[in-house]
Amino acid sequence: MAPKHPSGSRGPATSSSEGVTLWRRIADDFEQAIVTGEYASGDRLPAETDIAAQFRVNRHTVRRALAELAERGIVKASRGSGTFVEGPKLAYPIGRRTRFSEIVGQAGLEVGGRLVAHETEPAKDSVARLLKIAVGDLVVRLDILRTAGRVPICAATSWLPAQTMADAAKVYRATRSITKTLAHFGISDYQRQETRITAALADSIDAKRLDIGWLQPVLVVESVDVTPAGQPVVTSRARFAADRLVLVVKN
Amino acid sequence: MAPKHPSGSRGPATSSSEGVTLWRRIADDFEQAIVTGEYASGDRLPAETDIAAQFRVNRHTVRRALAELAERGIVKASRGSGTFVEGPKLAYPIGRRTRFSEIVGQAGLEVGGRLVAHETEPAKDSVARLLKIAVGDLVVRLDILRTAGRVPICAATSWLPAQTMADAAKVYRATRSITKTLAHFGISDYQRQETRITAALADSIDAKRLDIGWLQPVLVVESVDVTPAGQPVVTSRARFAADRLVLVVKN
DNA sequence: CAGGATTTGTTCGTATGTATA
DNA sequence: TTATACATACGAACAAATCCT
Repeated sequence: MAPKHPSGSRGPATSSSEGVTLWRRIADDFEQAIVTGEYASGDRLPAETDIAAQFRVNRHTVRRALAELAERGIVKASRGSGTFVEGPKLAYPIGRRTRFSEIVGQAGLEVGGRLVAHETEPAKDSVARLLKIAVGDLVVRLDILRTAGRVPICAATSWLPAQTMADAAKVYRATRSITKTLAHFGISDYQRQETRITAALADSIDAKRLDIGWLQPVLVVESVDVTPAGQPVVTSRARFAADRLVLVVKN
Repeated sequence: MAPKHPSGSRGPATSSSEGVTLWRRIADDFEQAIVTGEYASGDRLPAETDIAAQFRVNRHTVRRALAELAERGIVKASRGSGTFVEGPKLAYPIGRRTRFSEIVGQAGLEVGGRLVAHETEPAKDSVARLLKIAVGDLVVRLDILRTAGRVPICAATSWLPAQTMADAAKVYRATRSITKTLAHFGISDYQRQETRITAALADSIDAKRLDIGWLQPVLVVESVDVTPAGQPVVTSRARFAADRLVLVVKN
């Protein structure tokens, strides 16, 4: 019943902060409280009605403030249960040598990769162009669900040229690693040529696989990996649960 | 009434494509038709019921196929009017010298930047850490709406240290450029130190400013720019309309 | 402006085949 | 083998947005 934060530590008209909208003041207030540790990861914030009473504002104003924090990934509202402080996101560096297993492994998490589907199919226009093969040449498509410490992070679709790696699916299922699969076919090193990033809403299948809400945003990362000699070896289209990680581009 | 594509060019059981699900065959079929130019940018696809009749499948199966194309940004459905072929996205390279005006200008589009709000405020924890100043030190916050050829691309919030750039808002309003604003304060060159990318759903304010639907995904790009000497000069949090561009990381 | 036709969005239900445990 | 879960596919009805007369 009693709100968690010390009474009087926050509230209406605490200081001269004119010229700032009410909701922004409330949002800033809670951000400060979260950053300073007053609320820890996973903590539940007071109910919106309680916050509204405390600040003596309409509940809508509180909702506007919480929406701001939610959009920035600081809190997350769950209908029927409350608003909770989000944990820090997994930092996913993007660079010349992007390897899922290394990134997640360095974060001290158990790496998982499950092959949920695979198919040998003729290359469509976009895949053929990226792999520098002819349209219609056979490619192996691997649909992989990657997890970090039991939490699904990314649903990825990878295409490899079937001419040189016909049973890539079998090898991946055994090794559970793209890097090891490529190594099996004699490709001991490769690097990222280009990465294209956009965002979309999760479709029903990805939402279920990633265990996220059905209209949650996903980061769509399209990439091409090449050998040191510049030969394309795999192109991928990965959908990341946007609320679980942040892509980091170092310069 | 007559479907646009030549009768017989697509339909059920056109060839030996066993082992592939119905919806994927339909999706591939339409992707091919779009890639080959049978449907141009902005064209409307036949109604779902018409496609279903043509392929002799249930409407759900068609919807599954179109959902696949929509998730990949190839088409976009609008309730009540139809499903339309999307135009190519603006490629937005991310690198050491990321400048909005240069990127958009090189694409042959007119660059726009409108200061929609500004405030001098004490730095919160996150901003202070990025700018390497003390919490509570004054910073200038600029809310900028950037457009490319009349189309809103990005809603950005930038923070600059007020100690050295107190009237940055006035200067920006005159120059309509962050680069020129920094130059006015003697910073002739700067470069991107780090870029963090995640995705979220647009809040009501950003949705209105970006002229996108209220629950559409936005790419959230947080960045820090520094002088060649390493002194942070501006940190930004930009929300991009994800359906209008793709971020490109070259390696 | 009204109202009907069109079109996509949503939610029930049913059935089948296939991996997985 | 059984049981469970999942993906595919079909059917019917309704809701909601848009377009057109």
